[in-house]
Amino acid sequence: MQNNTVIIVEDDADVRHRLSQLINAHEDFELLHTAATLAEGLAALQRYKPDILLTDLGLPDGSGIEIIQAIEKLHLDCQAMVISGFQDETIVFKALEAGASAYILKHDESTKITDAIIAMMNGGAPISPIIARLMLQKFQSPMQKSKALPEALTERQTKILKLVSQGFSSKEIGEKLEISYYTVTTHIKNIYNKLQVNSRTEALHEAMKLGLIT
Amino acid sequence: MQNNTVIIVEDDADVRHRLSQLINAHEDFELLHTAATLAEGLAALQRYKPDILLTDLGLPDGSGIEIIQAIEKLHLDCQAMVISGFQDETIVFKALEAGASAYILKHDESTKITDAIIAMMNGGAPISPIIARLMLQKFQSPMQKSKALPEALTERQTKILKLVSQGFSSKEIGEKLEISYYTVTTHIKNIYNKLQVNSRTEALHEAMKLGLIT
DNA sequence: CTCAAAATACCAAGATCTTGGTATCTGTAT
DNA sequence: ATACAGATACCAAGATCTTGGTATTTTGAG
Repeated sequence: MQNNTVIIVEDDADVRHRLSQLINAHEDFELLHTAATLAEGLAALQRYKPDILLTDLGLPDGSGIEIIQAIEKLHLDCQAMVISGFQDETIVFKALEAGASAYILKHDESTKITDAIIAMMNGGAPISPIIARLMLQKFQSPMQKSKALPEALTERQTKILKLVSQGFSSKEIGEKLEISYYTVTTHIKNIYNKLQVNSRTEALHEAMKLGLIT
Repeated sequence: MQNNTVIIVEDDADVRHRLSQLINAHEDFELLHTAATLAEGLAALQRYKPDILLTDLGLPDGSGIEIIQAIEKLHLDCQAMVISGFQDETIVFKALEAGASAYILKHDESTKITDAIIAMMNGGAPISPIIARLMLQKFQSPMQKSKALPEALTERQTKILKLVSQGFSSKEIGEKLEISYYTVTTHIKNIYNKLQVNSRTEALHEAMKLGLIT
C-alpha cells in the first residue's frame, strides 16, 4: 500500500488528537490536516484533496455529511469514513447515501479504527456491527412489511398491481392474464378502495410505501 | 452473557473442525451439534433449537439459505450467521434477505469470528468489509446511477417526475409549481421521450429501475 | 454577443382511465 | 344451506392523459 493522505474533521479535541496520533503512528498513512469545523473541513478537502477523509458528523457549524457530499461535487477521488458517536438512524443512512464508504464508532478500539481504514482502502466497507444491524433492518424490512399486512390486497389484486407498476395498460393486463378488460378495471377499482387512492400513480406510491411491491 | 447454544452447518471438514474448536474453546458458547449437509442441518435446527446458527451457504444438498429461512418458518429464536467463502453477490443478498444477522468470511481470523458472534449476540450485525461494501453499493446505487446518467433528466423534469410518482395529476403539479397545466404536460412529454416510454406508470417503472427516484 | 438547451405556454383529437352502477359464479366458513 | 368474499364481466359518462404540433422567454456556455 502507498502512503495514503488523510484529513481529519472532528470537533472534539480529545478524539481529534487520538485519531491524529493513530494516523501519524501508522506508516501507511500521511496526515495532511486536521479540522475542527465543517467550514475548515470543506476548505481542507479542496486544498489537500486527500485520499481519505475521516469525519465526524456532528460539527458545530453543520453536518459532516456536507463534506462527504462535497467529495462528489468536486469530483475528488477520496474515500469517506465516518467516525461518529451513534446517532439517529436517519443520520446514519444519510451519511451512507451521501457516499460514506465506512461507518465506525468513536468508542471502537484504536486497532479497529486503523484496521478499518486499511480495509476501506482495500475496497471493503468496514461498518460497526451496530450500524450494520441498522442497514440490515432496512434491507430486510420490505419482506417484513409484506408479512405485516398479510392480505391488504388479495393475490389477484397484487398480481394486477405489479403489472400496473410495470406500466401495462388495463387492456394489456387483460390480455396477459387472459381475462376481460372490464375485470381488470374492476380489480383496479377495488385496489383503489383498499389503498384509499384514485389513480394508478397514487396506488403505486402507496403500495411502495407499504412495501407491497418492489 | 449466558451460555449460548450453537449449531454449525458446514460441509468442509477442516473448516467445520476449526469452527467447532473455536466454539468449544469459548466459555460463552455451548456447541450442540455439527452438521455437514442441508438435511442434517435442518434436522438439527428443529431438534436442538439453538440460540445461534453458524452456517455455510454452499452445501452439497442445497443452500444454507434454506436453513435460515427455516428459522423463521419454525418461529425459532435463533440468530443466523453466515460463514462462507465469498460468492456471487445475489447469493449474499438472498442470505441477508432471508434473515441472516451476520455475514463473515471463512478466511477471517479466528478471533474475528468469535468477536463477531459476541457482537451479534449483543444486537450488532457483524459483516465483513467486503460484504458490507456490497450492501453499501446497493444502498448507494440510486445516487451512483444518477451520476452515471448525468443529466438523463433535467432538474425540472426530475422534480415533476417525483410529483408524478406521488400521484399528482398534471393540473395539481401545475398548481404546486405555479406553472401552467400545459407546461407540465410538455415536461412530461419530454420525460417520456428521454425514457422511451409513453405513460406515467411506465415512466415511474423506468425511473425506479434507473434509480432516478426513490 | 450568440447559440443551444431548458423552461415556459397553448391547442385539439384520440386514447385511456376513473367511477358508479349491476350481475354471475366460485369457494369457504358458519 | 346460506352468507360473504373474491374473481369474473359489462356499460357509459366524464375526467385525465397522450401526442404532435408551434412558439416565446430565460439561461448558461463559448
